[in-house]
Parts: sequence; C-alpha cells; structure tokens
Amino acid sequence: MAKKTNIIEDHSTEEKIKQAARKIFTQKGYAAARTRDIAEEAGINLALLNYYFRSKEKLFDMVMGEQMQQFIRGMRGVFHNEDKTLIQKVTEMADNYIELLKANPDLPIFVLSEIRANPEKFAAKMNVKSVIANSHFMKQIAEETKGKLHPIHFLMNIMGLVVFPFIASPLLKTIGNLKHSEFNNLMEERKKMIPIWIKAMLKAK
Amino acid sequence: MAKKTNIIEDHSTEEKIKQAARKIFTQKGYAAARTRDIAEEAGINLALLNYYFRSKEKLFDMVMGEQMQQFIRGMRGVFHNEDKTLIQKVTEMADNYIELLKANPDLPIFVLSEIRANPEKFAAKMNVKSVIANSHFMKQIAEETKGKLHPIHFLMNIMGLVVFPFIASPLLKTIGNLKHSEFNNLMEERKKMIPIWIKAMLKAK
DNA sequence: ACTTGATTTAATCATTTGATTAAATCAAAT
DNA sequence: ATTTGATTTAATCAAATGATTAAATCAAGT
Repeated sequence: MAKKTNIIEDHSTEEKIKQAARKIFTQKGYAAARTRDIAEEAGINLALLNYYFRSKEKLFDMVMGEQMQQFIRGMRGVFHNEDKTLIQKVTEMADNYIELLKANPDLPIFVLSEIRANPEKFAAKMNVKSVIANSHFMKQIAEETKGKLHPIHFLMNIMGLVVFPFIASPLLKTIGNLKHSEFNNLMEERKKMIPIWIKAMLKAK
Repeated sequence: MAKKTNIIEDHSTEEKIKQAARKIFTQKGYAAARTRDIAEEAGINLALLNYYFRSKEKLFDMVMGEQMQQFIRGMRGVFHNEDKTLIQKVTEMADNYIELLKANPDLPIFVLSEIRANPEKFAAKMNVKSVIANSHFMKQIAEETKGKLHPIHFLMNIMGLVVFPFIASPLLKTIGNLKHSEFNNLMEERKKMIPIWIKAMLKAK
C-alpha cells in the first residue's frame, strides 16, 4: 500500500483536495456533494481522493473541523480579552468576520446547515460553549443591560447584523439590484456602522 | 391508470404527503431527503407517493413553492401599505415572522440553503424583487436615512434581527444553556424589542 | 352484489455514487 | 539505471435510491 510522502511541504495534492472539498462541500452541502466533482475540481481522479482520505466522510470531517476552528479562532481572542471596551470588541469582531466572510461567503450557511442536519455530531465538538459562555465579553454585555435583557439577545444581534447579510446575499442582491462588488462595499460600510448600531441598541429602551 | 378523486376535500392523503415532505425536506434539505422516509413519515408507501406526485423533484417544487409563497405572503401587505408608520410596519413584521418561525423554525435555513444550491431555479420565481424593491416600505426607510446609508442596510438589519436567531438556534441554545421554551420566550421578547432597536439604529450616527 | 378508484404489497429496474483494485505510467531521488 | 512512491487509467463492486409495474386488497358509492 502506498502512502503520501510529503509531510511538511504538503502544499500540493493533499491541500489541493482539501481546498476542492471545501469549495464543493460549502457550495452544495454534504449530501449533494459528489466525490467525483471534488476530484475533478482538485484536478485529480477519484482513486487518488480515496487514496489520501479513506472516505467521503473522513474528508468531510477534516474540512469541517478546520472550518469550525476558523470560525472559533477569531472569537477566542476577542471574547476573553479583559482590556478592551465592549464597543472596541464589537468593532474588532465586525472587522474580522466581515473580512472572513467576504472571502468565504458560503461558510455560515454551510456550517449552520450541517449543524442542523447533524446536531449530535457537533454537540461533542462544541467547545464553542466554553469559549463564549461566561466569557468576559458576555459579562460586559450583562453589565450594560443590567438585568433588563438576557445578554444572549445582543449576541444574536451582533451575529445577526454581521452574518445574516451573507446568508441571505442571493436574495438581497436580487432585491437591491446589487452587483457582487456593490454588495461587498455595503459590507465594508457595515464594519463601521455595526458598532454604532449596537451602541445605540444598548442605550435604547 | 388510476388518478386521485378527492379534489376538494383533499385533507387526507395528498395533504398528508405534502406535510411529511415539508417536514423531511426542511429537516434534511433536498439532497439528503429520502422519498422512502417521506412516505414513512406520511404513513403511506413509496408507490403511492409516486402515484400522487410523479417524482421527488415535482413533490419538492410543490412544497417549496408553497413555502416561498408563505414567506412572501406576510410581506406583501406590510411592504405596500401606505398608511402605517415605518415603526408600525417593523412591529408588524417582527410579530408576524417571529410567530411564523416559532412554528417553522427550520424554514429560513431550508429556503436559503436551497436558493444557494440552486440560484438559477429561483431567479425565475423571484417575484420577491417586485414585492420589496420600490415598495412604500423601502421609500420610508430611504426617507429616514436621507442618503446617509443604502436602505438595504435596514432591510438586512430587520431581517437579521428577526430571522438569524432561528437560523443559529442550535448554536445559541448551546451557548446560552437554553431550553426550547426559554428560547421561545426570548423570541417573544424580541417582538417588542426589535422595533425599539430599529428606531434607535435609525437615529444613530 | 358490482363497480370503481384508492392503496398496498412485493418485486424489480436503472442509475447514481462511494469505494476498491490491479496494472501501467511518471517523476524524482539514489 | 534502478528504485520508490505518487498518480493515472480503467474496470468493477456493492449499496442506496428514485422509479415503475402488476396483482391483490380495501372501502365507498351505486
């Protein structure tokens, strides 16, 4: 049995397959994705795909795991920092995530779809909870709202303002007659506006 | 060839199949949904399913079409009304949609996933654009923001605040340690808060 | 009782699709 | 030149799955 040899400088085939898999999986979702399409997208053949990753599911788990990590990575720093103000953190989150999502617009709907389709599988990997719940960030929110509202409302609000436009972008582009570049310009504007909006919402009553 | 006979009082088999299809399709998405599962869920057999709807795709189109209609139905009234204030309309939208989504929590991610997976198919059915773009509602928003921001920002904001929590609910429930009933209570709170928040955002600068 | 249409049962097809295998080829290192 | 591992080619499997069919059964209306 042959095995891959490049362990360090693996910028060739293995990574190429993972990139292709990421693209096809995020575009179509797990069930609709075809390993043949992934192989073609990667510029290799089906046999080699199964030679590197033993199965579709293994390949998916690999890609999915990395995507989730990417999703969480940006958070951890922000959520547990104890020096910055709430609004500073909101600004940082908006900046980071909008930048990430401009590059990977299908990421959220992919992640959220697969979680919905397979909740048990992700219940395990859900260190998300430990990252966010009881974070300094959540305490700051609780402080601002002082009992009036559940802090999770503002987590919903922030994420909703940042993420939702990307999830609904096909619809929004149609409604607003927006070219892709125009849509991205709007997202650029939102980097500035979201902290302002959140601030206003926190004060409102 | 046999054909169905109940045309008016069709509250039995055909509707039962559609309900089952709606459930399975929205839960798993088109690709992952199995016609066998739909038949089982409907309490009938595979042959009968194909006897009523000629194919999986036809069944899907039927269900999907109705779902889209449901999505748009609520809008049309609100968006073209010329008597109510902007905030009154936001209140009405939040009420209507949160109520709808409490009953069908998987609806948004299903609709948006399928649009993403198959944009061409829905480009045709997109009378959505005509319903929303150039509506009185959008003009009211444009008036409020007077050139400062693209009105679509506020459409994103309203929809994001209303819809996103349902899309991300598995995640949010985990993070917030929320039971389903507690989650729904929060959504109830949002009916009141979203108009207040939107008002605050419109004033903010 | 008879007819008619709805529904089931059971078997079967054809296609798609994930997976595997063996042999051939290619490229690079030794 | 030889060896070694990566990759291709081509063929094939087995399972899942959408679809179809024929015959039997059931229920309701006449």
